[in-house]
Amino acid sequence: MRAIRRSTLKDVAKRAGVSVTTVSVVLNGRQDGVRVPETTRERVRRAAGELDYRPNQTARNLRQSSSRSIGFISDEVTTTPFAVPMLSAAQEVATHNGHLLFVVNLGHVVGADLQRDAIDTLLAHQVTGLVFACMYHQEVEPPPSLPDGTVFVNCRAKRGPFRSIIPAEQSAAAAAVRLLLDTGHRRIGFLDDTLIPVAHRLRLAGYQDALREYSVVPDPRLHLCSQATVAGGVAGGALLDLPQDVRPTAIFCFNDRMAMGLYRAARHRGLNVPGDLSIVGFDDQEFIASELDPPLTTMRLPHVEMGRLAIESVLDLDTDYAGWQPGPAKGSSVAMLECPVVERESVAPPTG
Amino acid sequence: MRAIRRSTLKDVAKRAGVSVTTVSVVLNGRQDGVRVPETTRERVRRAAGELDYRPNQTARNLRQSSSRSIGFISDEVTTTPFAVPMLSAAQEVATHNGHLLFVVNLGHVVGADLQRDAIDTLLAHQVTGLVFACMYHQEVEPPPSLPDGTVFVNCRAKRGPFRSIIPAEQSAAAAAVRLLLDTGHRRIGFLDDTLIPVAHRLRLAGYQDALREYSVVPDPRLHLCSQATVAGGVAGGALLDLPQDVRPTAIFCFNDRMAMGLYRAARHRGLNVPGDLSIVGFDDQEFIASELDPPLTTMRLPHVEMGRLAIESVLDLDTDYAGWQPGPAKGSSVAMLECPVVERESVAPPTG
DNA sequence: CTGAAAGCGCTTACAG
DNA sequence: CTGAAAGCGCTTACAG
Repeated sequence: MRAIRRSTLKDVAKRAGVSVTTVSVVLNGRQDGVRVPETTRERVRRAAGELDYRPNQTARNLRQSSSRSIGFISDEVTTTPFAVPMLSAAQEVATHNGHLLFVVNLGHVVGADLQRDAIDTLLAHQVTGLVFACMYHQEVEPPPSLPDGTVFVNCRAKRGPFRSIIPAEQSAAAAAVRLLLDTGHRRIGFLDDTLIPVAHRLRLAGYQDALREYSVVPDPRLHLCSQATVAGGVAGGALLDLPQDVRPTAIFCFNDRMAMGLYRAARHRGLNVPGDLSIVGFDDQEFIASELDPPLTTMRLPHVEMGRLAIESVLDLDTDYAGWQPGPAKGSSVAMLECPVVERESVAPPTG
Repeated sequence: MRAIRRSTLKDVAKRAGVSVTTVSVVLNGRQDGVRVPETTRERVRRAAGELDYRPNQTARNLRQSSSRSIGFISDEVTTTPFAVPMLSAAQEVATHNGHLLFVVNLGHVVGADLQRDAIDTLLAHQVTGLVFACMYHQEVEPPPSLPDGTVFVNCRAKRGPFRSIIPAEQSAAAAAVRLLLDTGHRRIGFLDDTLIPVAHRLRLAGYQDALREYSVVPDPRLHLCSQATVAGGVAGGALLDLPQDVRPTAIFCFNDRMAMGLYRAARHRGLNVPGDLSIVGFDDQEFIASELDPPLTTMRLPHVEMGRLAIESVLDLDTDYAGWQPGPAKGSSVAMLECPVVERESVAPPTG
């Protein structure tokens, strides 16, 4: 498109009657020795203004071999609404620190060579660093061409000296179930998913932790595996068909979409939420959790915090964050971010 | 992060025993005259492979004064799940054509100077072009520093020689209402929103077009303005409290979230969808439209198509697209993309 | 067929 | 206090 010739440092230098060195020093505000007197500075600034000078970032990149940009690679996170806040938080922090974000969605890119191409392209652009984000919490095999400083978000690299930022799933699940226990429930179901192995394992462990803490013996009949979808939640209605003395008075759902389905299943059975059945979800999914009737109590995934910390880590700005722990892989480290509970109206004490 | 010294053209040249010119020509596959013989080419390629050579895009950018990147600016589109498919389609087309996408979310950036900063930064990176995307269809005042070739998506620039890509709202609304008319409905309500002026005006016009086409006189009592939220949809239940002979047998909703609320309002009144009330939405919002009970018939916003065409336009690859029409502003042009109807199960013939 | 050289627009030792 | 010069890693006329 356009082919406007922008003015360069040289143009400004000529107009101000100084050398390009001086212009560069002034415009970049370098203070190593207060060398240039204010009168000269002023002259340079005026010339730059008159010529509407904008530095050519590309030239600067080449010279400094860095580009003030960060590559944000995702499996398909940018395809899903879930993690949108993560991306925008990342971008905000980047901008705030003078960096731009290249967003690359690997999507269903199959083939290691294509993945490698994408990474190579980013590297060819001299990015300061790379973020690798996943849609849902999982363990990933890091593509071989990934540089060491890469930060993984919402996933953990199976090997390599990488940093990973993940949600504290297990403690969040425990907190969810504890909320139910504190409200007086003892027969608490877990409507689970198994297709998302890491989250499944961790949330189940948290569920069991909380029960154990309250000396409640887990009843296997109350642990139902279904799919993490609305339809899967409707199918979870099977828990409500259990005999009266076994039937759960509260159900912790693997995610909000299942909770949405479970609402429907309860309604079909003439059960009132939370009067007859308390429900807690997971995700705090936008447009769902807050919009259900009644609004759903759920655990919020810390997408914003993860996106922010990821960029801060890449830029080595995370010095005030104390949560890094050594990870299983040699040289790796992990940050687990809390998932706060969002209390709404789907939990009440059990009746009778 | 990392400080690996990557090998350069010079390294490859030395290893292959040729000049950097030759290496550059071979590696870029320039064919202007089949100059370099295959044996030399092979030698160069081998050397490059052995040294794991990757071109430095930054140097190339400087030399060619273009950067094989595109700036994707949005008001807050990347903050909302609505238009995620737009972003990922844009990125896919860009990648496919050797370009990277810089994503910048203006968010609630107030102040023209900050907007200007964002645009300047992108321009400083020598982007090939700019896309300006909006969350919802509107008319925008283009920031003054925007270059002429900028493409507006899901919005229209109020002035300037820009290209804009927008959904064909009016004809889509007409199609939605026509669907209801064809099913036999005559008392068709429009649950409208007024906070989104452009879409409001266009969808209302489409609603009226369709009625007129079928010689149905619009009844002002059936046009209710509310908010484009679930709560606004619940409030739309007022339409259902109209006297029996006035009450609509079908309602066209401004968006899917309102439809979600209207489902709830209908249920509270013991009305069955679609048995007692047919409903058509707008947006085909993920996780909502398809997940309602019954699944919602709605108009799909062409986010994918808009994102794709935007990048193609910036790269002048849209030569096979014949839909550009002159726009109101001098030198501007507009592409209106169709919104296909997604038929699901919320429409049935009126009873009685 | 191949290479020497200029130059893209900056930054940064270094010299004066 | 200020400037001349080198150089970042490429591409591309141009010459041989």
